[in-house]
Amino acid sequence: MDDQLSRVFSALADPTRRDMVARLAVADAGVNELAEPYDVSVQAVSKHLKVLEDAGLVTRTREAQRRPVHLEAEVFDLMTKWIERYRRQAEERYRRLDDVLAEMDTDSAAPTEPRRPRERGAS
Amino acid sequence: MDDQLSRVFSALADPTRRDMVARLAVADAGVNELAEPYDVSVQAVSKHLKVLEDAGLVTRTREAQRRPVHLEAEVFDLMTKWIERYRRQAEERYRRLDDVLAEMDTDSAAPTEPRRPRERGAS
DNA sequence: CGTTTGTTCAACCGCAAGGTTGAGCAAGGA
DNA sequence: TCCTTGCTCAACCTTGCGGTTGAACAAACG
Repeated sequence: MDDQLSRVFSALADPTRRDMVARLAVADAGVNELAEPYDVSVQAVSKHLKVLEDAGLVTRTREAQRRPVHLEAEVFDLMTKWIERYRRQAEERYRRLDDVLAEMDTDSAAPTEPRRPRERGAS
Repeated sequence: MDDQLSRVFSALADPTRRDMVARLAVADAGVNELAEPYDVSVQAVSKHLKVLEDAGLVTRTREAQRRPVHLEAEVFDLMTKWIERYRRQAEERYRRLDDVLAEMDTDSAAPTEPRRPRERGAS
């Protein structure tokens, strides 16, 4: 497909796949086992797993005739890094805007109606 | 579409949209302005913005005839929370597995060939 | 060996995503 | 008022995704 970041985001855009990841975070599982709670065919689940695997979120090993699926947590860092980068950048802008507005406030009476309803605490 | 988490992940699965977010983290921008670096029509960019808006990643206000686009950093937290939850859970499993293996190691000679090739340092 | 169990491959279908072009609308500027 | 600028809406096309069913493969078990 595209770059890995795209593949990872795309893989997690599906609720079923996110649920699979959630369950794989608890314990490794086979395909049938994984498919059980969903109302779709085993083949569909196998496809979902392929998507997760291509994204690097999951690996499949062989153990007898089963194919246990294992979650790889490392890829998460890729996303986290991307997200944090721009979140921080955007918040930095907010902070600077605050400074500018504060300065304008001390300089003279508000010239253009500041309008900043949205608060952002480090939640 | 689906739930917000799906919309957000889906929105960021596109490289062009991620690049837009990256640029909007630096400064708000109009649609034409945003469209300039990409080799697609302005309408396509407008569509991309709609996707980002529906995901809650972006808001559009009106300022004269322009339509400045503004990045909303808050939605990032939604993703970060989801990611961190399962990443931590998976790492917790690793940690416990280490304990189990260590115990098995002290108890007696390895009974079932441990086999743990993958290292995981806090990279 | 043949059968059962677990999983994948292949072909197909319906639908949504991302792209295009052409028209329309909102707001300033001549 | 007419024109230009900035953007969105509408119709269309092509591609990819998630689902299906049917067949095939791999490994244990009788």
